[in-house]
Amino acid sequence: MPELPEVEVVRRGLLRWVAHRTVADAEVLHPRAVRRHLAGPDDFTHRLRGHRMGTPSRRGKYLWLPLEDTGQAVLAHLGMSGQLLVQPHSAPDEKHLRVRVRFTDGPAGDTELRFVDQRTFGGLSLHDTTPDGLPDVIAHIARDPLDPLFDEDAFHRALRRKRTTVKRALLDQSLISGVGNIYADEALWRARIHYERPTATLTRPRTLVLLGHVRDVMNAALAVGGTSFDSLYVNVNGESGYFDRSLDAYGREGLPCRRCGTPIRRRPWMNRSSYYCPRCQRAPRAVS
DNA sequence: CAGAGATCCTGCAAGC
DNA sequence: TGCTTGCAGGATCTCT
Repeated sequence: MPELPEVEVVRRGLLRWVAHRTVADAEVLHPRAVRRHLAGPDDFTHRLRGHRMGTPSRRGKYLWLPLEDTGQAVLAHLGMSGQLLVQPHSAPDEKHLRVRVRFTDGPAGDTELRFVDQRTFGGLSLHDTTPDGLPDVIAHIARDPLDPLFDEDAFHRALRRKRTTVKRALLDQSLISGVGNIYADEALWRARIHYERPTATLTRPRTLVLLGHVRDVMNAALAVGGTSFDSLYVNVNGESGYFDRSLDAYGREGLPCRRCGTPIRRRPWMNRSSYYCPRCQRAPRAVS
């Protein structure tokens, strides 16, 4: 499940293999993959044709490739199971191939870009960019914690203002972007904070410590090329990450906490799961 | 208006 | 064996 580190690995792959190449042709094999491009698949492919890709950028889990001389950018979100693969033309189509982009030239002239997505939560679309280069439809996405301009004070003030719980806040992309279910559980475990702690109870030092752990766990994942829990995720060249081997909480139900040995618990939460150590991460009040 | 919950989608695994 | 059910979950929509 791609979160910020995985998306960043993909961005670096695009920088190496796709940036500065000119689109010869694009092909949409499943309309749902471009559903956020409201003008439809034909408009999507038509607008790509003949334009050169610029340098890829990322905010949180979104990444985009500027289309030179158009004022627009190709926006990508991998959703749950999306992959951007650079493949030789000769490679057989993947089972869940949704979009193919061919190029006229470039450093890897015998390759094409493929968007592959089993569960079709992800997709590609074209959008106007704001003066700072951001696609207009993601203006509401907050900066991510690896962004040098991320505002820690503003984040903490927002937490104090909210009447919600800390994990919900970590997953709220308008407060802090790039954090998904896996790294939220990992950062909370490292910070010894229960996922249902009300955000209004966090002191400023506690918020800063939590942010530090969010960054640490993301940087650790980045260092090994992203994580892959269910093998659906691979990076832009098809390599899996290895970070899943060093997860401390997520997916470890019943296994001993690496700090205190208490079995890790899994609790249903927002149609998904939260993993935590019941001893290290004490519940606030009546929550079990 | 903020916050909580439902929903989309597919493949795999578990259980009967 | 073959069916049903549950689970994975980011972003968006709907409801309270």
